[in-house]
Amino acid sequence: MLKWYQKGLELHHLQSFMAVAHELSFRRAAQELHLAQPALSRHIQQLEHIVGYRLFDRDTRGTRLTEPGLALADGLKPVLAELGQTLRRAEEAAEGRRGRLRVVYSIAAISSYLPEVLQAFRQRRPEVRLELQELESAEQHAAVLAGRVDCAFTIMEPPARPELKVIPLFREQIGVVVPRDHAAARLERVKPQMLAGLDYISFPRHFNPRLYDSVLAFFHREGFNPALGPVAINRINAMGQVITGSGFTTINAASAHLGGPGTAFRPFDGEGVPELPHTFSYLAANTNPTLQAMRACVQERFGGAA
Amino acid sequence: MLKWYQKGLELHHLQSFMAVAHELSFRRAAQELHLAQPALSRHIQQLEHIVGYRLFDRDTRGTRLTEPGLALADGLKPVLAELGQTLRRAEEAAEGRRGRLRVVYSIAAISSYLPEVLQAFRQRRPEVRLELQELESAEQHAAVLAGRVDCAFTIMEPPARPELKVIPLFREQIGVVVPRDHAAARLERVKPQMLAGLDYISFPRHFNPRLYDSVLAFFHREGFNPALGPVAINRINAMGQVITGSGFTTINAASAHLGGPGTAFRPFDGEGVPELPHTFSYLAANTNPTLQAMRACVQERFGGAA
DNA sequence: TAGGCTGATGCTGAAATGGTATCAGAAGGG
DNA sequence: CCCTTCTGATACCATTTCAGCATCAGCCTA
Repeated sequence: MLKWYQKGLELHHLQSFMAVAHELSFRRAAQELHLAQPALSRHIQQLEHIVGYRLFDRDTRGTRLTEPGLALADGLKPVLAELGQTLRRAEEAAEGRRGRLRVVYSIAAISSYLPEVLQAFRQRRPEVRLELQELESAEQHAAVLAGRVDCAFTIMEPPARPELKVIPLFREQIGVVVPRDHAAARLERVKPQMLAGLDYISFPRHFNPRLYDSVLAFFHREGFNPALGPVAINRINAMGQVITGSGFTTINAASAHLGGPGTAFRPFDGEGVPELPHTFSYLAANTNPTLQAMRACVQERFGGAA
Repeated sequence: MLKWYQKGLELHHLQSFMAVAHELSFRRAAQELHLAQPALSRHIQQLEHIVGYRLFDRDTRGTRLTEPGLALADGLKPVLAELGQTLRRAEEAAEGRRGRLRVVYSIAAISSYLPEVLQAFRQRRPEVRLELQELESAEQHAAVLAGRVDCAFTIMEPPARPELKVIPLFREQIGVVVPRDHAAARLERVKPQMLAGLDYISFPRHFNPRLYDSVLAFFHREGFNPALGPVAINRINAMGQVITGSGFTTINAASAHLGGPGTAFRPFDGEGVPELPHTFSYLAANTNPTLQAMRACVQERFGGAA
């Protein structure tokens, strides 16, 4: 048995059929379709030849559906309606009012400004499905460049690639997190040397090499060379280790609350405190229409930065 | 906004689109469709022009779905599957394995042989929807001739119209129904005169004029001219009136059980006892494929009568 | 740098399509 | 009883559309 698409079945056949089935008259149906009656007759003849059975009993005094014709008309009505629905939805997706946006972000972003941005986006585009994933900054850039995701909220300057659009959001100095009862917690600002005796709970260097290096350089300039303690695979783990007394760690102010009441966050005192460059980035060639809406939300939140 | 059918959207566009969306390669998709690659390219270009947005991001190193393209592909898959389903079902309807058969019948038929025939039909064509309706014979013939129903099981010779196919099933003498305690109930066969004193519970003449007249003629030939009692609008009502002692009525043997234990059925004794001509009839021009299956069931039950 | 791949484009002959005019049969009205 | 009007089918013609071939342009790999 041949399938329909192997026999030249086309939508205009079905459309003509439905018109005749509805009007039960070739002439009226042709009129409705803005078509000459002979053309419509041929459409029906072709369709009958394609499906292999008569769709209408017709003679000089009128047109009636055959039983299989009735079955076809009944079955086709919802199918064509769903086709229309599908086209409408795809059109909405083309306009960015529906669809999918794949977002990756750093913990530093999701624990500070990102929820606010996402909420604004959801309000503006309630039908868009947000696919969210937390990744380290380096992996985020790789994912964007490979087209696996649409955009990234990172804390690392993206590689200077021409195909990558980067919107700098703001820069944020890092501070120190110590156990609540540590001496440094009693100060307004903390000089690195005051952390002497505590291990530095760092993070894997490849997560964000620039930040890693700049933190150690800052300590070095300030005459502080901490012992490297455990390497935490994310900031939450790092906080946990601070609470257990394993040492101190660094974090941006906006994410300081991750440590809870057992920890204290203080800004660093000194010259050249390392900063997190919060950025929003995406491929310039990315055609996802919802991306423009996200960019608009970001720009609304952070001023008209290009 | 123009609708799809106003812009020349056709199934081959959608089919080409789905093939490319699946293969993510114009060449492979073209191969799969047994089409040259330029033709396929044009299909996609036309479809993009019709829907008004890009479906694929394509460059010299490959093809990727855009976000609205993804939405369209996802939505189209079930729609096309349902289209195939619908065509399959209509094809089954064309083969008579599915669909609808509109049947009208007399009480005399449904209370005797018809259930057996219908059961055989249902066994042979379980997917066919039987639309059953009880009608008086004259109305049945009118309904068949007007095409409102497909076939009729009547107890009246249909009008001799060339467009009407008639299959005689069998002829069945009528008998008499009296109250259980009436004297006639004690006899094997009943001569009409023995009903003297009882009213004849008849039926509206227009239901079956030939039968009506032949019953009265039979009584007359036998020297019996009963008073005409109430006119019952169907045989079940007539039975009820017999039980209440209003008189006697006539019925075919196969339907005698309708009266229940309060009545007694006896064959008539005499010459020229009126007969019910059980017939099966339908329009010769009726194209309903399920009708042939019903005819086969009827012929199986009643021998190979033409 | 050559050859593989990607998809797009120009051209041409064949096929399909739609319109006009007409045909054939049946029904309704004067 | 004929004439008009309706039904859908058919013949023919001009136009359009379409598929395929050959080729082009860009990228990637060996």
